[in-house]
Amino acid sequence: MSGAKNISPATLEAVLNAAKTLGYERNHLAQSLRSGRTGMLGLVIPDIANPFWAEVARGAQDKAAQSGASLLIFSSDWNLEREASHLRALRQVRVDGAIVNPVENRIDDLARFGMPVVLIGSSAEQHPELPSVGSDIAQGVELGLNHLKSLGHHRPVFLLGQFGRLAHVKFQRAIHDHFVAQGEDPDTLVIEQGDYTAESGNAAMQRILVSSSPRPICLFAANDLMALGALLAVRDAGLSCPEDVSILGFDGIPTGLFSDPGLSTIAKPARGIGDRAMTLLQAQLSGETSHDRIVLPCHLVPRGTLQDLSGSETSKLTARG
Amino acid sequence: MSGAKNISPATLEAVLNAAKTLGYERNHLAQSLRSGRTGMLGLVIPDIANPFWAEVARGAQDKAAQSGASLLIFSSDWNLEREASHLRALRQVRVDGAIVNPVENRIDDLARFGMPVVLIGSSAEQHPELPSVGSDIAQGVELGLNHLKSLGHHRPVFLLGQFGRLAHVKFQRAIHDHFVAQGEDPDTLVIEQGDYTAESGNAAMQRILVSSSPRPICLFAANDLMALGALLAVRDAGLSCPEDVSILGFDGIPTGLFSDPGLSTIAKPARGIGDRAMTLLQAQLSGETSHDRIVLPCHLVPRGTLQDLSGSETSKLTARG
DNA sequence: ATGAAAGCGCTAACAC
DNA sequence: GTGTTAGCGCTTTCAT
Repeated sequence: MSGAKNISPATLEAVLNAAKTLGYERNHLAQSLRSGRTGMLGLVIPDIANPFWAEVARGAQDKAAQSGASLLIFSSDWNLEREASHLRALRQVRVDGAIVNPVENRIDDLARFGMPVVLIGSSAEQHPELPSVGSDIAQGVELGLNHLKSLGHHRPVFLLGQFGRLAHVKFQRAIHDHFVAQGEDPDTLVIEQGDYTAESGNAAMQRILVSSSPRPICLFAANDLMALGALLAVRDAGLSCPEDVSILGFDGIPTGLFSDPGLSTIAKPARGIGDRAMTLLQAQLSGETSHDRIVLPCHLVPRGTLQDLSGSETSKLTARG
Repeated sequence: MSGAKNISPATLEAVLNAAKTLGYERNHLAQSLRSGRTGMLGLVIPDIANPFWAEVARGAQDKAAQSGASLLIFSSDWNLEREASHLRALRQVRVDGAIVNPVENRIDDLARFGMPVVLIGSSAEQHPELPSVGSDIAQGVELGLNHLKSLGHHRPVFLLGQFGRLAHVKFQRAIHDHFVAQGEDPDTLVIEQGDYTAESGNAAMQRILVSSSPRPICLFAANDLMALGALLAVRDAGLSCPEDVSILGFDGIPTGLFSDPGLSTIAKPARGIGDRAMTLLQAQLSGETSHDRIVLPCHLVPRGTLQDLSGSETSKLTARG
């Protein structure tokens, strides 16, 4: 009787002692079968080997461990079929709930998922009825744009990801809004397209270098990997950063610390996202009905890839975060 | 009756149809309770947010998913207590087996772990009775040393990790053996100590630069993070790599691609380790008794941190892997 | 070839 | 307060 009711302390102790001496261990399985709760939670992300998602996983993991819950982690590889298969697996082992970063924007299956879910990432916006945790892309973009402006970069070239992704839409909308607010025409901006890989960033920078973009060039990439790829392209072209081209990334992956110069970037609170999502999920499991939709702020990590064109001493860059 | 025995095909089909129309789903929990098999596997590694271990996890994850098994991943943070707690959690949820990278060399608890286990990493050597998968440190070190020699670096400075770790012992022994085989005195080698972090690599390189090491300096680090930290220190000292100092890392993390120059390194087959370990575990679960002890070879990833002192054109470095 | 029954280890509800 | 009982959904065994 390891619950909690009205038992005499003496009996309790006796039972506990007996249990200890006998090496008794409660069978979690039977307990789960009876109670309908397994104490297991699921996490479905694109790729556990991707530094950003690994951080998110770590945040969720730590939070789960705090309350003795176990976490099942699955990588969907941005593949809808694989995601569905993982979701099926989660339901099969009867996890109590799950955190998922949906591959596509339409998540019909998720709606009828039949268990508590909290969404992470941009797609959350599509499902107002589900609790979610994401980073504030709009605020991050605004932060980056203002920082660039303070350094004298007024019209950076943008390097965005795939059109399909909601993150792309959000990023573009934030850019649009910023320039409209500035009284400038957003349709005259130069926007390059990549696919979030370093290779695509590299290719994009090569295109930019041969194009007639006004110098000095400044690139604002939608993620760090593309920014890093672009940095490599600058170097391979025999140019130098930040003298010839300035680069600002987005994500805040640790790798940015080791490039030369260190990658200036807008960091998303990766671990915080995992942590908060887990908190929300656990709240939901304990019966709270608050459909929170948390949006965490991004912050600036100034390193060395941005040249200061403003001439003012006050806005000098910190060398390496 | 979704097992397999001697049932009339007609009945089977009838039942299957009924199940489908009724939307019946077998309860995995009850099945597990009855059969004693949960179809869940565990993985305990130091840190899922560490790129190397994330790769290992990914390898294991993919293999597990292939056979419909779910993987519980835990991060021990090189903390014995946390490891024990995670092991307890794994037993609690009745995983069928686990892959673990033990924090310490003595794994008394593991021996009596009471479930199929396969070890990964250096500590495996301590437990000949357990199946294991690791990378061939000795071969990797030999490979690195021979490559360095072919470039004209005959006595590199070594940067090793903590003394306690078995990986340290293995690395040092490999170095020792190499120089003894060369007829040189291994005791005259310069060996610096770090703790596998970039910061410790940075500090070590600073010490080396002020010391009276014979120039040109060549560093062989026991992991990539320390190598990368050292590279940063070289740059901060106003020196350049590989002209003033050559650096060779060990691990093969993707981050090494983005440093400038790209980090030359000895790569461990991270994903392969996870994959093979999972294969071994599953073999064990299906009743095979072979106590395999797999050792995977490392390979050279030449990038730009090594200067060619040999003067021969044949051994020119590939620019960036 | 099929149906009935027992029981995996636990918890919730009820009677003592 | 404490002991008893009935299942959670499945699989295995035994009788039909």
